[in-house]
Amino acid sequence: MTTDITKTEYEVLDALWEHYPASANDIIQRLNQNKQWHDKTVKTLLSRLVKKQVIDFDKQQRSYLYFPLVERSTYTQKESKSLVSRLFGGKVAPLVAGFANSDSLSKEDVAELKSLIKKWEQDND
Amino acid sequence: MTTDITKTEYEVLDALWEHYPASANDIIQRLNQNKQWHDKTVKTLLSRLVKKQVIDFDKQQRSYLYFPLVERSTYTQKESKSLVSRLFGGKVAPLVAGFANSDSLSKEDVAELKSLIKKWEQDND
DNA sequence: GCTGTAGGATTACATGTGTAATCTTAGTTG
DNA sequence: CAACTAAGATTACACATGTAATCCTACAGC
Repeated sequence: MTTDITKTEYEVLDALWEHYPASANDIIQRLNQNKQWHDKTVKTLLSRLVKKQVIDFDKQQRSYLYFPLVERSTYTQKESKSLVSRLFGGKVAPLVAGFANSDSLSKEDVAELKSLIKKWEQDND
Repeated sequence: MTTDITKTEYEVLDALWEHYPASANDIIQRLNQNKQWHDKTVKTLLSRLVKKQVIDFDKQQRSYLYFPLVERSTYTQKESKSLVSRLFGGKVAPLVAGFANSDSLSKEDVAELKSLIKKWEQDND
């Protein structure tokens, strides 16, 4: 039963991945750079992530030190595949084509793509 | 106010894009190939898509003929960019790298990527 | 013409989500 | 040591979502 992470929950998780373990207040501070969430809101989201077994914590005196149970790369890969599967029948090239067709490919993107293709070809011959 | 399309709504929209205009029953039949949704459920989803102004219909005698108001390519590009923006800071290459690192790049994907990169380079020099 | 039916409209209802406020309690402070 | 406070736990509450069931009504058939 994969309970999905919502977009707001993801923001919190993102802040935790940035550096952990971290206290609720650490996370709240990091998020306040960009968002305008009430601290109670952030704590609710932390609790929900714990309940969903996406993060956990060690009890540190009165407060908790949170840490992720899921690696960022694992999560992003799962989400990417899910979207590519739903929207593009599982093939990633059409997604990239959409970027190319809407002028959303940067020079760096292209350089990086060429480099990883080269590596892929070396590994798969 | 961009009301998001949910995953179930997307399934219905996807069936409509397949061929339109289409009656509710057409859609229900197409979906029944794969899903096991009650026809009332599909009709609810059609109504919600209409309310969200994602599709519309022409009255045809007693029933309606639905058609999309949004092109598939427009939608998939928006969704792709949204995910790439949230998860990868807007750069598409890291998403592709994730596929490469999890053996999810097919030979066709690579061929297609090379081809569209070549085209991109011709257009952007 | 009256009745059944097929379509859409309306209503339902449990659970999820965004966004907090209130409650409880173990330390901190005067 | 009594009162305050800060942390997490619990509760709140409107709106969204998944998943239908019921209501209403215009035609199709007798």
